[in-house]
Amino acid sequence: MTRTIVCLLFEGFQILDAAGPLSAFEAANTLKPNTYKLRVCAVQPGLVASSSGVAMLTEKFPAARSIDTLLVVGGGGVKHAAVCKRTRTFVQKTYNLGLRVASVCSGAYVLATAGLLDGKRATTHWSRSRDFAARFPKVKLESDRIYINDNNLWTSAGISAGIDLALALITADVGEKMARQVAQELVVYYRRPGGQSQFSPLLDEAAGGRFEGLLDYVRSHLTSNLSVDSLAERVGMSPRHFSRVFAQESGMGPAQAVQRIRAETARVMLEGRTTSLKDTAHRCGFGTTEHLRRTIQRYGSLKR
DNA sequence: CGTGTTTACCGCCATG
DNA sequence: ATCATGGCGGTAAACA
Repeated sequence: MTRTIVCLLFEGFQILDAAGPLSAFEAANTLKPNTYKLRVCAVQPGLVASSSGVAMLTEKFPAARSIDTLLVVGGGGVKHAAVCKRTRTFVQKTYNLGLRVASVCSGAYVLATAGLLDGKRATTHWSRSRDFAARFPKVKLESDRIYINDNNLWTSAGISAGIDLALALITADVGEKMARQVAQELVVYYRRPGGQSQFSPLLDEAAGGRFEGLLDYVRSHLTSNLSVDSLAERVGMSPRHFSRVFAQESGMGPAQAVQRIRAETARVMLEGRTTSLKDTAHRCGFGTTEHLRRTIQRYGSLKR
């Protein structure tokens, strides 16, 4: 199933807001062809100049039904774009069809002006947060986040955070494994949901440690048998010794680390609302939805 | 939601 | 002696 990502531009947009996510989706296509179809559009089709002066070739607004995700970029020109009536109705129409609407950086102004973010959690570029909060008091602004997902609305912080947003969408659509591969391809760090470390800090410190390769294996084989015994065999240690050394390095037992990774991945997939509970449970290695529910309650919802 | 079964974890000790 | 390793058994927790 191919998902159509439509990127909405305007005069004076920030080029990296568009280019970053587009490149991420492109990388996903390289790894798995036809995952995404990419389009860029603007109120006035044709060449649209970014704030850098470099232009992108855009088409007119496509039929809302043909869209899977609408991505509104940011940039200095957002002031005009936000008050553009055609842009506003287009964004509203897309959202009202139940489609995903996302923004990068100050693109959140367009969504907020259209009223999409009222009562929703959202984020934007840090330098705009004071102004944004004053203008849109109904929006639950969380300015310290890299990106936020609230139902079908995804907002992200400044500029390069658009790439993190794209990685989150890819995680929701395809899975964490793909997102990691894309991040590797783009040579960017794969920052985890919400921008903050949702894993234990101790587990992050294990990055680069002797179990990093093992954790990579775990992250990409969530449905495999990841018991302590089998992991110990994988790294060529006795279960006892493996468990001891792992706990020493990461501050938690191996089984607990595995469960955290499973819970975190499942949470992101569920936030994307693109997979059923049952499907998510299966793909993340939980036997039952009940097990998934309990595990997320225990680890997955730990915020900062 | 209770309940039986499995699994993880950890202290202790043996080995080399 | 010190350190890395691993086996055993009990308890507590997780799982079905």
